[in-house]
Order: sequence, then structure tokens, then C-alpha cells
Amino acid sequence: MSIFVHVLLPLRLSRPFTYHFDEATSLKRGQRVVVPFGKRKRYTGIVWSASVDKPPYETKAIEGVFDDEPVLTEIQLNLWEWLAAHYMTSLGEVMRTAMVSGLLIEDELSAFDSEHSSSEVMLEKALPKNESWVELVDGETAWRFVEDSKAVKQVELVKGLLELIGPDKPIPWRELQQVTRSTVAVRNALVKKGMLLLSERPIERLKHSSSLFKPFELTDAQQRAFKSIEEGFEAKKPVVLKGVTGSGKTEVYMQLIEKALIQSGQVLYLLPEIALTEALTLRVSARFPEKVLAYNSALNKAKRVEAWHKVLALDPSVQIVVGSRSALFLPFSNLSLIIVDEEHDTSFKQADPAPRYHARDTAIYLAQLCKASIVLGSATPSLETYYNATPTAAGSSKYALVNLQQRYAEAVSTQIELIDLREEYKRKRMHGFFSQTLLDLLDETLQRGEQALFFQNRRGYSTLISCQSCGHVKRCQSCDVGLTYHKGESVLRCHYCGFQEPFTVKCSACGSHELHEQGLGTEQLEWYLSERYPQHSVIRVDSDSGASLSKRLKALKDFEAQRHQVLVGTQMISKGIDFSNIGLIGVVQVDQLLYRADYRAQEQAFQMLLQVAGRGGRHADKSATMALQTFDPGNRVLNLLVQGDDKNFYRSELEERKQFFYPPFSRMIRIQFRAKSESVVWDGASWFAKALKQIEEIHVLGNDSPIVSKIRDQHYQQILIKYPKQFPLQTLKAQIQKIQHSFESIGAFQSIRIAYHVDHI
DNA sequence: AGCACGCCGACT
DNA sequence: GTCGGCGTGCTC
Repeated sequence: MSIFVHVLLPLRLSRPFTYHFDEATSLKRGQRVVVPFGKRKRYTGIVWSASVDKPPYETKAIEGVFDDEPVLTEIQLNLWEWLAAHYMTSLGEVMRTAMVSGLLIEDELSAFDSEHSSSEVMLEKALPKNESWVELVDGETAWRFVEDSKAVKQVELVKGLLELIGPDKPIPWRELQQVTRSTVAVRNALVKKGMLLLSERPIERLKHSSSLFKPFELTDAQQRAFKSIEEGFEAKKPVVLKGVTGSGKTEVYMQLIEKALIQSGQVLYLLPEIALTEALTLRVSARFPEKVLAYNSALNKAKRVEAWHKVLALDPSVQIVVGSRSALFLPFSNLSLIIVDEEHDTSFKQADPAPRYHARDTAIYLAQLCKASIVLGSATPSLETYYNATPTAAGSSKYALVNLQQRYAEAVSTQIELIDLREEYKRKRMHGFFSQTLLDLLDETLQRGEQALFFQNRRGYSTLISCQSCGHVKRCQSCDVGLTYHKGESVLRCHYCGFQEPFTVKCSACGSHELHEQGLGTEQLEWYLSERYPQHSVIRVDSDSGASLSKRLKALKDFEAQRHQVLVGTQMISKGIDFSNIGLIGVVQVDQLLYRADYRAQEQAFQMLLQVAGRGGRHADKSATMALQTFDPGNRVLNLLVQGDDKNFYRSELEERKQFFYPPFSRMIRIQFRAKSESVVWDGASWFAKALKQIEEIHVLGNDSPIVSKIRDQHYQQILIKYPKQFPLQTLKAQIQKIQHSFESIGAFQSIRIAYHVDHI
């Protein structure tokens, strides 16, 4: 009798497809199979479920089975389901993102054959052996036993166990034996008494077992933070570790990792960017040799497949995974600790394509699934996180907040100053975009032999080129944006579709030669500075300056090695490398960061500026100056920044969010509509908005045009939904999907594509 | 995601 | 008259 297997395919399908399977071997959920699809395509699918009932359509047969054992854990599958539901996307799209592409063989059967045998061998080789573990059944009984019992050897063992890792936590017998010099006989006697619990676990090939029990040297502050984190873990809460750059968060993480390793658990260490993972992997593996895997998108296919299999097999060489957000999807089965560092970083949220997920939030859910502990670290936590870690009136909080104070000796931090541009203009002290005050600071810095950093979050030379006589502005033909002038290459470029055309000094509309450059980009800063300081080397780092990541990293390393004195860059320079000789950090136009039309603008500006400030003042005896040029020196956020008063920043920001019912006091979904025809998208979006407004208790904003309303000849519309936190999400999503269903049955809207951005950033 | 089917412009 | 553009629908 054949069974009908529901197979998940890596496509945008609403549900698994059903195939029949006649062979005697049984299939397991999470196993990979090869199935035909359409006329001639073959896909790797995942066995989702099965039934004996024949579906009301003809089924095709499963052509092959890849693995003897599932390559996915039940935890992964649960995580996928959550992702699909929470981010309103299809399981297939989640699968496409979550599976290493090397495990998804398409096309021809020959590929399937070779893969079949190799993966089998791989699994078998990596399969771990078992060893004995012991743990105390009950802490209190154990303590009483230590005090009362006369069995010296047994007391020694129990005492050793209590001191090493405490009650209720297992430890490899091998390790305990080494430390307590105990014997199997003593151990067995205690097991018989019901004092000890003995279990078999996959063998853990720790190379540095001696360092296991040697507490790492933490400062008092770090030690206190570590203790508090542990308390948070005990309370089963995600822990927020708040500490400024240089406060030694990493050391605390190391200690947590060590603890997790003792318990033989897997550790996932997430970072927002690949550039960061490299440096961190070095640090972690120096501490835990042969246990660390760097996992990011720079890894090639084969290596990723290998990593996948090793993680699945609980291979000790990948017990710690340091990676960017894609590392979330590795098949962990024994995860005991997740660290999300730079938790506030917006690149944790995948914008496109679907699934548009937030790695931090997904990590929290994953931790819950695995019963793992999770730490969210940041110098400037996101408002959501901060809010979740703030006790309510009743005194409880969703997350535990741990503050890591900076060490006394390192308390030299960057001085932040405001430069009043109105004043500078009035006194005719401006040189282009630079005030005399800022230039004076720069002169002094360079004279002292120190370096300077200029932060401008916009690349190119100028944002717009407009004609002085007719006002004509060169725009992109396919997108709703002006073309950015890139002086070095002498081109006008669209930053949305990549279109570019040669720059001409003549207005294409009226022929005038009086073209005016509007808006400031990194390239212009670079030009100005290198002209003013010909004796110094000025370098620019942004996504234009070097095509490849390695080029940019090299530029940063050169700067670090003092080969350049001035660095101009976008936010790309705000993370990663530590610069020890920076005397000045300049932000020429700080206002443009603060006044973006986005409710998160102030939060992000605050976080970004503090992060950039953290690039200076890393040297014990020196302190850098950060100078912010502004037309609004009375600005609340800027002043709080100057005072280093993040408490009040969070307080006032939260107040504002509350008042306007923005997250974290509400939740948001942005629905994006896209079509070739401007009027059709508008009609569709407004129809959708009307339908949504029937739902009670939610706020529907729009439809309206996004800031850039046309990209690559596609017109966009959007609707924003704000809804109360306690609003049942499933009900809401079901209602939205119902509306979408009706929407899709309207002929005029057929050409409209819809994308949901849940918890959008 | 592909790939086929289907309806409107420039070609032998 | 047809060749072919891509816009839309279906694939277990």
C-alpha cells in the first residue's frame, strides 16, 4: 500500500505538496527527498507529514530519499513554522532561506546519486560516541550529605561536584574524576543511594579540559554582571547585557560560553555583520581552540554543507558557532546558549526577500524552543529590548537587564561637542560644509599626530545636481529619485537600480552651464579634505570605494596601521575595527540623521552616534573629541548625547512612542504593494486599506506612497497597521489573509504583488 | 522558481 | 498572414 507524503518544496507555495511513496522503508519528518515538479523539474523537498488518504488529485511518486536520518531537527521545523506564521510568508520561502543551498539539489538525477552516497558517509563519520555524565539529584540533600556523612571518599566526590558546577547540572564523569580523584566504585555507590544521576551522552572532545574549571579572570564589574546574567537565566528570562564599547562584554560572553561548554551544550553567537564575525571568531577560538566555527555568507557551498552536518552530528569542533543571521538555521539539537551581540543593529532584520525576519526575535524564539539561555548585548539596546527589560508597575519584566559598568581605568571616553552652525554662518566662519571650529579641531588633531574620522551617512559626491537657471534636476528614468553625482567616476548614478550615465557640465533641459550640487556625500568630504590637507593622507570607505568587502577591510586595516590620517565613511566604519589613535570624530551634518521621516530616526541616530563615538577613546590615556555640526543645538537628543545621559534618552523616547502609539507600545505591519501601473497599485492599495479599516481595534495608516515610490519601473504603495500588543496576532493575520484572498480574486488587481513586513524597521 | 499558455506589435 | 514580446497561472 502506498502512503501519501506531504513534501515541503523551496517555493512560494501555501502548503506542502503531496506525493506517493511505495517502498517499504519508512520516511521520517525532516528527511530530504527528491520529487518531480512540473514538466521536467526536480526539487529537493522535505518530508513534512504523511497520511494514508488519497488526495483528490493524481499524485506523482517520490523519486528518491536522500538521507537515512533527517537532516533537520524537530526544533528547526518548529522554528520554520513559527517564522512562516509570524512573518506572514510561505513555509517554502522559509525553507529556501533556512536550508543551505548545497543541500537543495535541483535538476538532474545524477546530482542526486552522488550526493546520496557522500552525505551518508559524512553522517556516519561524524556520529559521536557516548560517555558517562553525572549530576546531583538534589542540591540540598547533597549539602546535608556533605555535612553529615562519614563516607570520606563519597563526600569528597559530592563536594567536588557542588563546588565545580553546583546541583542539577550534569558534568562528564571523566572531568569530575580528574579533579576529585574519585573512582567508579565511589560513584556507583552514590548512584545506588540516589544521590547521583548517571547518564550517557555524546562524547565531548574538549581539548582544554584543565581550563574548564579555572575561572577566567574577570573584573569585579564583569563578575557581578556574570552573576546577574546567571540569575536571569535561572528565572528563564532573556538577559539584556548593557555595556558601553570597551566595557568588556566579550569577556563576560566568554565566561558564559565556558559554562555552556561544561554542560556540553552548543553555543550560537550572532553578530550583525560578517566583518565582525571574522575578528570575533579569532578571539573566541583563541580561548576555545578547535571548537569554533565561523558561519556566514562568505562561506562556500561545500563548507556550509559540512558545517551543517557537523552541527547536526553534535561535532565538538563546531560546538560554538559564530555567525551572522543565517547561522540561526543550523540544525542545533543541543543548544544551551545564544548570544546576540549588537542586538540593536538593524541589519539583523532581513528586509528582502521573504522571509522578512528579525534574527534577534527569531533567536529568542529559538532559545525558547531549545530551552537555551539567551543574552542580548548592546551599548545602546533597541527601544523594544530596553522596554522589555524595564520592570512594569508590578515589578516584573519580560527580560532581565544587566548593566556592565565600565572599568575605572578605562573610563576615558569620547567627549561629545556640538557646533552651532547658525552661529558659524552668521560669523562667516564656514568653508563649504565645514565650520572654522571643526577645522580648528582637525588642525589640532593632525598636529598632535592623531587621526580623524568623518562620518557621513551618504555616499557619492552630491545627492542632486540641479540647474541654477531652469531648476531642472536629473532624475532616474526608472526610479523616483534624483541621480547621485559621483565626481571621481564622473557619472550620475541611481542608488536604487544602478542606472548610470556620464556626467555632463551642461543642463540637459536648458543648456545652461550653471549646475548646482545639492546634498553632501562622503566623496565630497574626501575631496575637500584631501585638497585642504595635501600633506596628509585622506581615505574614504563606503560601498563605492572598494567593490569587495576585503578591499574595504584592507582600507580600514591600513587606517588602523596609521597609513592614513583622515578617514571618511558611511556607517560602515561604525563597527568592527578598533582605532586607538583617533583624536577627532566629526559629523558634518548631524541633523539629517535626526530628521528623517521615520519614527525610529532619533533612536537610530542616537545608537549610531554613540557607536561611532565608541571608535575613539579606546586608549587608556587619551580621549577623543566628537564634534557634531548642527543647526539645532538645542535639540533634545543631541544634548542627551552630549551629557551621555542614555537613561533620559530612553525615558523621553519611550514617552514619545507611547504618546503616538508606536512600538514598543504597539506592533506594526507594513504592507507593500507593487505593480507596473501607478493607478492600479493605488486602486489596489486603497481597496485593501478600506477593507482593513473594518477590523476593530487596529489602526490603519494609508495607503500612501513610500518615500521612493518607484523603483525599476515598478510603482509602490504601502499601508501601515498599528495594533495593540495584546491583540491576538493569529486572528489579525487570519483577517488580513482573508482580505488578501478577496483582493486576489479581483481581476483588476491581478498584477499587484503584496509583501508583508511584520515588525518592520 | 520555471515554464507554458495567451493576447497584441513589427516583420518575411 | 506569422514571430515573439512578457504578463499571468499552475505545478502534487
